[in-house]
Amino acid sequence: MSDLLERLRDRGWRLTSQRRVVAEVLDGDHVHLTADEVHARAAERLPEISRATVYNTLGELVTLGEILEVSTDGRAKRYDPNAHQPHQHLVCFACGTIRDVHPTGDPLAALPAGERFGFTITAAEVTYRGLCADCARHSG
Amino acid sequence: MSDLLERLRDRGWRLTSQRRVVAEVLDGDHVHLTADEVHARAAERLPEISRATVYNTLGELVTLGEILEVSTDGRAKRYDPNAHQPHQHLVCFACGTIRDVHPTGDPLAALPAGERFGFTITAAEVTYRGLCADCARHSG
DNA sequence: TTCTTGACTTAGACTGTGTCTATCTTAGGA
DNA sequence: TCCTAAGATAGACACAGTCTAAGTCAAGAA
Repeated sequence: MSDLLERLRDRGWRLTSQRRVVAEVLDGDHVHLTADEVHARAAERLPEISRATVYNTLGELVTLGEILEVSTDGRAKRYDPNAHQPHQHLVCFACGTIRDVHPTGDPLAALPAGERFGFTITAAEVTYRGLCADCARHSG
Repeated sequence: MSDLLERLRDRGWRLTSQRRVVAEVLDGDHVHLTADEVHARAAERLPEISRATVYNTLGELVTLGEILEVSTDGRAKRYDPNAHQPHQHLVCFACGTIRDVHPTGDPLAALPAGERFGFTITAAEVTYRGLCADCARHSG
C-alpha cells in the first residue's frame, strides 16, 4: 500500500490527499468496487472529493498498471487492485459477487494458430459464471 | 434464418414486420452489431422502427437463446447470432473488431474444485485480446 | 520561509447507452 | 370483418462516464 504510494511518487505523481484516499480505498483482497463505490468510500474520509477526480485517478492507476478494470456485466466497470498476480474472475449470476480465481494452465495456449486470424494476441480473460452458495440456498 | 422465424412462431411469437427485420439484420457469420447498429440497419428497410422496439426484440431473442449478448469493452453491448455453436471471442485492442474463435479443450475444466468457492458454475467466457493484422501494419 | 507555477481538483454540463411509460397500432383468432 | 391483447411508438428518464472552465495547491526555487 505505502509501496504503491512510493511507486507512484517515483513515477512523478503529485501526491494529493484525493489520490491517497482513492489508493487507500482500493487496498485489500477480493476488492472489486465500482467507480461510484470508490467515490462513496473516499467521500467518507474526504467529503469534498469529486466524481471527476475519482474517475481521473482510477484511469491513471489503470494506465500505470496498478489496478485492473473489469467489466463482468454490461453495467458499471469495477476496479481490481490485484493487478500483480495473474488471475481470472468468478461471478454469481444472481447477486453479482466477484471472486478472484486461479485456473490451471494458460488459456492463451488453448487457441490454435489456425484460430488466430493474424492477430498478435497478448491477453486472455476468462469469466466463470454460476450461482454462489448463498444464492443457491435462497433460490432452491 | 427462416428456421429462426419458424422457431419463434412455434413459441407463440407474434410475427411483426419489426421483429422480422431485426432478425434479418442479425443473419450471418461473425456478426457482432450494437443495438444502435441493428437499429440503423433495420431502419434502412423499415424507417419508422423505434429504438425501444429494437431493444425489446434483442432482449427477447437473448432470453429465447437465439442470440448472445457480448460486452467485450465497457461500451455498448453487441449481439451475436452465432448462439448455437459454442465459441469464444477475439478482440482487437485498436479497432475493436471481433472474431469468433474456437479454443481447444473446455475452459471450465481448468478451474480446480478448490477454486470454486461453493459456486455452481455453468459457463466460462474467454476473451482473447490482441492487435489485428491491419492495425499492426498501420501502427508499426 | 514564502513565492510561483503548472499539475490537479471541482461543479456541473454534456454524451452515449439503455429503460420505462402512456398512448397508439395491428396480427391473428373468432 | 371485427376484436383485443400483444406489440410498437415517441419521448422522458436513468445511469455511467467524459469534458470544460475556473479555482486550488504540492512541491521545487529563491
